[in-house]
Amino acid sequence: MASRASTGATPSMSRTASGSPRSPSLAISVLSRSRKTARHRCSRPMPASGYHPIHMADGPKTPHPPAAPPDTDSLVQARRAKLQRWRDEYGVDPYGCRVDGLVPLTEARRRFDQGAHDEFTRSKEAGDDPVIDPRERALVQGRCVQHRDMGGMVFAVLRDESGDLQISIARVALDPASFAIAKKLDYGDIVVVEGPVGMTKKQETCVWAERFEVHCKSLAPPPEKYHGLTDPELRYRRRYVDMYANPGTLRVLQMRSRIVARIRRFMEQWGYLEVETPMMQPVAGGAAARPFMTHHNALDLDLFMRVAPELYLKRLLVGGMMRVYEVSRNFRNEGIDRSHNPEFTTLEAYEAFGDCWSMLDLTEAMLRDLAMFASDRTDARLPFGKVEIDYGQPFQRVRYGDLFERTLGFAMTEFDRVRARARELEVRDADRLDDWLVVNAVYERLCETAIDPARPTFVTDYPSAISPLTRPQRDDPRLCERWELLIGHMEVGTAYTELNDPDVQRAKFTEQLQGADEEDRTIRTLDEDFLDALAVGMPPAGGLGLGVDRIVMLLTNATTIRDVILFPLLRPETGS
RNA sequence: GGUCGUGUAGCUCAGUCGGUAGAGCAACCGCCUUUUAAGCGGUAGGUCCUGGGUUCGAGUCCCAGCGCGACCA
Repeated sequence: MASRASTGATPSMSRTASGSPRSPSLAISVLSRSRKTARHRCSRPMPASGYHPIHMADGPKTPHPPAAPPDTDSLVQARRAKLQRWRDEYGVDPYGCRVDGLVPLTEARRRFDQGAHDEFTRSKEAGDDPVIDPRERALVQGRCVQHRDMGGMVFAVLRDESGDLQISIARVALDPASFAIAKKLDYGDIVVVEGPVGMTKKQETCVWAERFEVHCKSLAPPPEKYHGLTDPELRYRRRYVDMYANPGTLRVLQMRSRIVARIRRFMEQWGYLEVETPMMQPVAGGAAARPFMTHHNALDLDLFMRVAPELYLKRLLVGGMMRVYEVSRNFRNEGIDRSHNPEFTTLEAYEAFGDCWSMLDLTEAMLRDLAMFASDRTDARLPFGKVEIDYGQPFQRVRYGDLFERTLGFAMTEFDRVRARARELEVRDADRLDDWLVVNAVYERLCETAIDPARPTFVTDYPSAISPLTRPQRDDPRLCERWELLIGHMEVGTAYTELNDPDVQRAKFTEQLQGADEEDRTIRTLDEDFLDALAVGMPPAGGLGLGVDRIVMLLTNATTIRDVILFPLLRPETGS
């Protein structure tokens, strides 16, 4: 194994990262380099083992990485051959290292100055010696997404998190090795470039490369240069490729992160405390959904992945917290479609001494804030599919019963007519279901789609019979204090005035369990600890649940939930 | 769960009536100092999703299955 001293003594130490012995500023011993030099050179302090990744051309051989399995794919073989050639002929390490002082490509583009460019051009054409170059410089990195070799000049487009920028590489501006590598650059390679920010004769802003280094050789065959990936399955399966090949993908995923950060800021401003409650629960509660099961070996204990954080958040109200929220990853062992992924994110919030109406105000204010944030404009109008949704106007409110009557033409309490309509709609078990369940089956089939997708709408005053965990209204116990928010034909959120009478809660839980079928009974048990907590005493409260993924869909105009989840669940690939 | 569509080179896609497997991009070799999905010349690249069937002959027609998508439930 090469020691630090012996490595440092080899002649190759004066080579640069790009393998050039001609660049004078690089003839600096690794052992004596200054901080300032280190910033721009591939010369990170060596680990004690003395392995230095750059100097591989001659001298004691540093260990090569273990041989990769043989490739059957000629495209990969071609890239591997190129990689080997760069190592052997130019002595470069195409897997780079730390680089300080990088600026985003958009920042480099911003540094272009027409006056400086003109002055430089004049000076050059006048043959000044030395040529006056007042242009600003930039040190950038990016993945190569276009590459045009014109012979003595190479143009490439780099892409980073911020955007795209062309780099222009002239033979005369670089050492021969770096230029040779630049000519052979592949789509997908990651490079570092430094030089003045200028413009080409074709009026394209660019960095004129005076330093050019490959910091990561991409071995994988790239997607089609112009179309990128289009097969939906491939786009999700190879998300990291789609992210650079289709800029819109990265933009949406960045936006998701910013939206969640904005939600946290908003909640904090409204006086809410963020908490983290168990994701693995002995009893799966808080929602009627099939949970995933897992097992703790040391305790020999079956556990459920949470379907909702509700029962833990309420315990915190019992304990004395007044306003809590959680950005909660939930897991439901159910189907997958355009708006359902097995794991998904909700915002759940509980406010002591609030009710569903205080949560309504919070929700409307939050969505308006998020829409303003997500929109470049100031009017909080955002496109979603075929419609444009205006979050700036007061959200529509409609009572469940009114919406039913308006859509069906008769009152939901005319149960015989409702049941007849259910039969026409071929609702399963239409003859055996409880009156209110039939009402809700018809409601879900016809009423939700009747709501204008372009107008955010709160549906309020749900029937108590289909809302077992919600406080009934005092003047009409058949209805309860609950709403659902629908936007773009999606259920975005729901809120309740929570039950806090422990005896009523126990009765409702028990009733719910009795209604459960065989399979449900094996996963659901009474959460005695939660009922104990209610017996200690929970203040009256409003509770809220919002679908974060769906909100991100709305704000980024994404048509499927998979577009806003970084790594949506996919069936593992079969075969080889 | 149902209906319809779809699956061909690494990627994006053609493939007629059932008769030798095609193009562009990417790759490899060559040329080019101002390109914008660069261009030009040459080379190479295939389990036509899988399995059965019909046929002298199947990418193509039939059946079943799998994946993906859209609509419906």
